[in-house]
Amino acid sequence: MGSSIAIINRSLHDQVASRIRDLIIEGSLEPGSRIDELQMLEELGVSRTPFREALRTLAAEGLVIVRPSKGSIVRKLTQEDVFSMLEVLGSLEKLAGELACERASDKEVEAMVQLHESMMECYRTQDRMPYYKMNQEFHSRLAELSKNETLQEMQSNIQARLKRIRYIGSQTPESWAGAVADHEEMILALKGRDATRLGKAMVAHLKKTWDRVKDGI
Amino acid sequence: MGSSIAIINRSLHDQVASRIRDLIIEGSLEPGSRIDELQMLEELGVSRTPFREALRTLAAEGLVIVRPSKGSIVRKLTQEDVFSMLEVLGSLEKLAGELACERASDKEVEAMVQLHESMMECYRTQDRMPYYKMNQEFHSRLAELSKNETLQEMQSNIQARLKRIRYIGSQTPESWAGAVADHEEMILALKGRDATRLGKAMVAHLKKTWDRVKDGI
DNA sequence: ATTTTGGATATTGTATTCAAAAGCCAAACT
DNA sequence: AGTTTGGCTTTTGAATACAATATCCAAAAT
Repeated sequence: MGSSIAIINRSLHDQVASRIRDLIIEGSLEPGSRIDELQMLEELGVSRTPFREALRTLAAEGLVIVRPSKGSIVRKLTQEDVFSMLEVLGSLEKLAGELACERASDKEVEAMVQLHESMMECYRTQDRMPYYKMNQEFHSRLAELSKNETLQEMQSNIQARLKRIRYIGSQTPESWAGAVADHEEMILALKGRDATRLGKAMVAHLKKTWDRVKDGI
Repeated sequence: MGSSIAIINRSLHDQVASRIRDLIIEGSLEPGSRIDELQMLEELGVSRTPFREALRTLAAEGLVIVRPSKGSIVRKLTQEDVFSMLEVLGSLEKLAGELACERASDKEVEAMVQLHESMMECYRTQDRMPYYKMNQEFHSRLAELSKNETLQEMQSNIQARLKRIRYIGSQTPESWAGAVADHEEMILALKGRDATRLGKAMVAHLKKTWDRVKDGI
């Protein structure tokens, strides 16, 4: 109900922005490559006005770079970029974890535990895609439990920029096992409302993410 | 030289965005009030295309809210908004401080000390405006010393959203004195390369900022 | 008197047009 | 041969024109 109306009501600009975001994340639009307006417009079936507005918001989100008079390109992340993002994300999720321990309701904590169980099930059956999706959900939800909107916004922004890389990242069986162990620790800390412990777990988790990812950039 | 060319080369869209940003910060555009396109276009002397693009980037930056088919408004910050921003800013500047202690060169630290001295001079002569400007500079520079671009970006984004409020904030003589004492502590920690101490100083400083500001929102 | 409805007006959203800048290639020159 | 110049083509930037939506007010109905 509400949601479908909301989708219909969204301005063309927003729809276009989402479409391009998806194309970037799934890799159809290669990092560093120029975005051909003409071709894009054809595919999306819109005119230049909403399209260019969409590019502006994507630029502000850090996914795209518009070079005046020279066309837009998909932002290509260097190793330094990714490192700096993970460093900040670590700090943000640390805060998220600490605040969640203080501010989340028992019900909310229980829901996190549930989600974790589902992830474990996927791990057992080696179901990559649903695990990946739930993992995103897990981190977003933790940010929500901080009850800090700015934190959520910043986290999801960095999350979006890293999405492609993260997916590539958690590939090897060992690294997956490591990630699972990290999540186990997080859940224990959250259940015990141990802010310090959860904070540390988040930082450690993101440090490992860097180790997994750094050679693939 | 380079800078002036860069300014000339900036697209109209960017110039318009900056102009509006300034209007918001200096308070000519009241939070919560509708932005009248027609009137705005007249004042700025541009057409709707670059203007609306500018609105999109400002929206992505969180300064403006565009309500589909109902016009844009200057984002109005609630107490919760400001609290959440300062909470995140605290975490970011804590990280910035810690990293700065590790990564800044002696020369850069020396430059910070210089800046601090200038601020002290302004405090002695009770020169509000230059102190305010240098204070912004101080915090931005600390973020730079972290050598983390994402951190700088996020910090400056929150900084921009809070600018108006912060200015209102540091008004009373006592609060100013308190802020000055905080900065004294920061400089000592930085000179001593004491990451933990500087981190704590940053968090404490932003907690106090909240106390100063909260009743004025 | 209050609510509802119809339509005129104002405002916003999108497409199209026009202008300017960058890219490209071939011819002329060193 | 390699480099520079001039103009043609493509692409981008900005303004205008057109369409859709919301807002407002008055008249009619309950």
